[in-house]
Amino acid sequence: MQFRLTNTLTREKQTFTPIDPNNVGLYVCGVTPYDNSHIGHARAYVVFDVLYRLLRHIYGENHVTYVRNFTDIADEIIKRAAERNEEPTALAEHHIQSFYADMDALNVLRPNIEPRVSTHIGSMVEMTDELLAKGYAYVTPSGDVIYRTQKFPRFGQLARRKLDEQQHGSRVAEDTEKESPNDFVLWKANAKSATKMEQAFNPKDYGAQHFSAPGRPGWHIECSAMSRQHLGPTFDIHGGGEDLQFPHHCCEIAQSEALLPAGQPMANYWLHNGFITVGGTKMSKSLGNFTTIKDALQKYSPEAIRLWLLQTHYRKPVDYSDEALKAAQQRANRWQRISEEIMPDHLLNVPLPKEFIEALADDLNTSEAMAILESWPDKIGKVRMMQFLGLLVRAQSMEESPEEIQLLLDRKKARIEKNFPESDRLRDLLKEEHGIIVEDGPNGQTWRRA
RNA sequence: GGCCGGAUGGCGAAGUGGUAACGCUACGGUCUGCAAAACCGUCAUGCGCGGGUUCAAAUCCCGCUCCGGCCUCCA
Repeated sequence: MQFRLTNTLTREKQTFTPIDPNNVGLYVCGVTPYDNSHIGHARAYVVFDVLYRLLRHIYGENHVTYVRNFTDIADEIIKRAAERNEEPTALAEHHIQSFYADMDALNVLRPNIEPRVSTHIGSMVEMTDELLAKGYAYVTPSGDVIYRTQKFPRFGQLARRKLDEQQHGSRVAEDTEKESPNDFVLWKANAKSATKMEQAFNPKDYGAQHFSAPGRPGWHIECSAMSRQHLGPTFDIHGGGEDLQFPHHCCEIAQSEALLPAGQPMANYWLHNGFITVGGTKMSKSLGNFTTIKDALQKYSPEAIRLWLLQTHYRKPVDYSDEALKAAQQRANRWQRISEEIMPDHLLNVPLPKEFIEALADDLNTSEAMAILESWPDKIGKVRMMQFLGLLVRAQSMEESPEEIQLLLDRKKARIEKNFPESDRLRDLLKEEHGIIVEDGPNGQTWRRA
């Protein structure tokens, strides 16, 4: 079987060959936990969840290491914590738990390792120090450590940027302490920062030789340091949203590859997912046009949201609209009914159809995979595929209340007595007031939650 | 200004040379007290526009139009 992925480095679909099939490494940039996650985040993590499931299927459950970080030290967190008169660590922790709740609801598997910036300061200080020692960084008068992009000619290559053609400073004031406008911060000295942290980290405590100003790590260094620590200097796949291509991933490459022998890459394959848009415009916090995962889950089932996200190829934009979600909900409901006919333990030894895996192995063609599922002849096979895609959430069917049970009994009785006006009234009542859909089949009355 | 990407039926969406998957909606039918569900069937002579290559193009080439993204933090 061919396993191919579109590599942003080459912009081509390439055959995936792991460095070590017994230990495939996947690193995906995680969230900055300062607010509830929106469905744009959901897309990224659902997409990479499917990739993770596929890698585990191909190479074995214990032969994939999936690392996804939490940027729990960041300006946004410090700023918001100050606004709310809260401890930054408490704010971050709160939102990490919120993120977990969302991911669990969407049936996103937990990565193997979820490193946090706050527990990896040492790795970052160490890497910053190495970059200074090799002349890839410099210390400014105010104590910042800045990456010297001119020393790394390939800077921006992943995003195909020609640096002299960028519009520097067009949207943000330039930092006069930088040697070049492209240079970026590795270590942010507390003294200078607009958002001060009460307890800054002291580089000396972590053995820094070449810089000393207390402060905190810059944004980009975390992924370089944490991926190196957990996956090694060169690993298989690095993923994230397409907005991270530049500058974030370009900076990561500059940092990591400056410390590697010439020609040795940080990661062999770079994958980027497309955005969620709203009326064609990118969903983002700053535009305020976002819908949180929690809000979406109020209106649609987790299966419907996952199905909606996966019906489009991961690199294309997906527009969020109630119409689209409603359509996905309809399809998800139908699938749900099929899955309810199959006992979970009947799926244990059901193989996944070859063509289904082949579709997914063709650059994660989830649309094609879903079409195969749709036209598959037997239900067990269908449900097995749903399970693979993470679409068997099986929301715990809520227990009926005594009142509801009585209404259902009354309705059943009325219908047996052919008191149709009354049975129809109770059917409507159950639907409108209790969200219970009553249906009459060959075996009598059945019901389900809407 | 530079770079990147997108445009397929009413809606969503797959499809990188061989004559348009799949889903939602709609419509017709079976079933039903009526519904719902389920099942069967119907729905793009056409893939943003104009040229070109080819026996053959949604798919390749050239030129446009429109929309979006990145160059600030962003999944």
